Amino acid sequence: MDVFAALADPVRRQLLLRLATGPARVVDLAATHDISRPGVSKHLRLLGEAGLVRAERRGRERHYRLEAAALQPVVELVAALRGPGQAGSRSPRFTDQVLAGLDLEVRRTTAERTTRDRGAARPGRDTHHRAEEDSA
Amino acid sequence: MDVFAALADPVRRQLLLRLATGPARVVDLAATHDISRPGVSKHLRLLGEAGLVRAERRGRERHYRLEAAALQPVVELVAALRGPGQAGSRSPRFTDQVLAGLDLEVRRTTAERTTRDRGAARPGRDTHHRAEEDSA
DNA sequence: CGAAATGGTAACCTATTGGTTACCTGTTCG
DNA sequence: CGAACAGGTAACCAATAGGTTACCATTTCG
Repeated sequence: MDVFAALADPVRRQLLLRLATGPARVVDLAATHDISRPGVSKHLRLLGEAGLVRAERRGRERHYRLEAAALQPVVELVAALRGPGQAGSRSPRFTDQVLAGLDLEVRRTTAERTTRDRGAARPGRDTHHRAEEDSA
Repeated sequence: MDVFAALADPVRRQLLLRLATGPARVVDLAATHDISRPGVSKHLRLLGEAGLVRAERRGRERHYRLEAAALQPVVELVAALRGPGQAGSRSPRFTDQVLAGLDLEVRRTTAERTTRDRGAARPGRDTHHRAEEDSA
């Protein structure tokens, strides 16, 4: 099962969100998600096939943990659909950390230049993200 | 049908990628995607339910166009799973246009600062933005 | 007008999903 | 040891998805 199909089920999305807060066992997941234990087991198997989850054996228990790197195809698709004309749509894309870094960097440096140039450096339009109503 | 389920089908993803290059009619989509016309119609109806697509009547034709804004829940989920501790998952998110702008902006202004601080570095015309091989 | 083109819907069929219960294996520990 | 716990798998079942063909409505245009 590919990552898109894996994300299509609401129960699996809930499981992933739960795992985003830290590893968990099957019984824990079953207890908090109103589904039988074999049901959870099956979902975890599918998530494992999609690479979204990894199991770590510890004694008789099995600790499942999230593998966020497997979300890459989703990020790429979204990028391709959101910005068809310009930037990339191919290859890795930016992570949120990088985004935050860019944002900070731009705000700081544009502020510097604005102060230095006294208004000559196109002030306001910087990080105000919108662009959905593009070309038309 | 929610947006996640809508993206689960490979044919629908192909249709969306096609629509990302511009509006298209049902017959056009059917011609290039090895599926019957009613099949395309059904997929488009589901995509419409998910808000990912909008139809515009023009005579007896119907032009379907992509609605990228409907991808928001996907972006939010990915953000929540990727960076539970750090960045966002809140608010609109960045578009590729903005990303390209940020990239350019940072490179230019950091080059300026470097030039200003250290003396002789590369001149500011580095507009060759790339950022593909980072993050992992 | 009437034929052709666009495209939506209905009816139908098969494969897949998502859930269950029942059962089995392996591990811990009183 | 043996009971209890963790968890995977098999068998089964109802519902849904995705595809098709057939049919219908609307619009264009010779």
